Amino acid sequence: MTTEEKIFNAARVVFQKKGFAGARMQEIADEAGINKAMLHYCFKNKQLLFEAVFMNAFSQLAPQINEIFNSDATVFEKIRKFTNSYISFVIVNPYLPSFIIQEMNNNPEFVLSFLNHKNRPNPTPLLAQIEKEIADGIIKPIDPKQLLLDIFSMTVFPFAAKMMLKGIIQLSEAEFNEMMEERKTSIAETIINSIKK
Amino acid sequence: MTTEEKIFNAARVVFQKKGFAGARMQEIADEAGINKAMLHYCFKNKQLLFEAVFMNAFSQLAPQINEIFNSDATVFEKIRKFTNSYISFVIVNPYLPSFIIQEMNNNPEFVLSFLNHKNRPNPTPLLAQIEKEIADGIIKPIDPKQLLLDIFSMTVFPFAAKMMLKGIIQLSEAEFNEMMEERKTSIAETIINSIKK
DNA sequence: AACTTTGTTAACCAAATGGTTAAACCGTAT
DNA sequence: ATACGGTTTAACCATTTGGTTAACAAAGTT
Repeated sequence: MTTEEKIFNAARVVFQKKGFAGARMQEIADEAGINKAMLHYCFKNKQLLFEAVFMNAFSQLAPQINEIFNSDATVFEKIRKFTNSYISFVIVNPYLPSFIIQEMNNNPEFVLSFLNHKNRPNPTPLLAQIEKEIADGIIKPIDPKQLLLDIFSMTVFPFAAKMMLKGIIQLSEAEFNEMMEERKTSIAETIINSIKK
Repeated sequence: MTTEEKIFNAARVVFQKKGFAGARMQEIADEAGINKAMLHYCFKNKQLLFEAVFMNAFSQLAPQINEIFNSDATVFEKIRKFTNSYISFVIVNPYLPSFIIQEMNNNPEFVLSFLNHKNRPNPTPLLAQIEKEIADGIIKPIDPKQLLLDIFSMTVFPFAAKMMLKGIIQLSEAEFNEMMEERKTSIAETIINSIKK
């Protein structure tokens, strides 16, 4: 593993756990097992190091989503596939959702910068497809954007708010993971149940 | 307004916008229009000032939720009431959900401290009621905890991830608020649709 | 072998930041 | 008027923090 990779991985860990403002360059250096000056040698400054980590985090999620959204499957199939593969991915990268959401709220300028990202999740085709299936009488007449929001919410929220949920619903780590496994299929069933004609 | 109140309100604004680590005591003082030393005179230090703000934020949400959850309404009525009144409240306090979620993730020790809070949202009675209505054949057989999670997710997530959503689904502030108004009723319909027998 | 480029470090620096202090301010009871 | 309590401030302090420097080592290049 190159030094740059060591730094990047360490930065990922520290930033995702503490956020931009809470992360310390020294802590990243320690985590990477190198001298602090190397951080600046390799990544210039904190802001740029952070942006590298943030954009990478985002890039990991976006392509999968796009691939599913732009395939030629039916809406129901897309919903099943999305919830399943998103949850599978996030179980392995549990800090990602809260990290992205947190930093996007704290630095709204990121919204602009990721809109230009080449792999930016683009829901437009899916929204059109939903409208078509409504017209075809496959799906009940609902607002496609609301449907999309429902799917995102049910899938992403439990990971973004993990700590709070574990507190409110009294879940151990194991129980939490069990529930998420279950959700890989249950979310799709709930949604489909509510919109199929 | 007393000085203490001025400080508290300023702290609320700054902490909710920047989080604990990103907030600056000087900025809070400026926002309150007083000298920085007053912060320490009134609230001892940053940590205690933050805890006051955080606990207050939490206390605003919890009682409403409990009142609805512990009323003698049916599950369907409770779902309708909860989504409606939660969204109404949060539209006026848009930073609250992301603030609580963010700080709970960053300082997991808060989970413990709020478990002892007197008005802590306690879903146990509602979970039991759901099980009863399943047994009575009113609701399809589903996992009550998953149902609860679905409701929370659809209601809270859009506010927690507001900036990201505005980016992905391309929404103006006005459109976002319109969608949230719509959700006051649409979430309940979606959920109920999917679980009623 | 001499020289240049790249990688790495210890020591250092300036600015920012949370926190303290001692003095000034101000209403009020004596 | 004055002494006294709580309130408020300007100035100050110690530490932390992001960032720099200069020296050094390793690896090519000629």
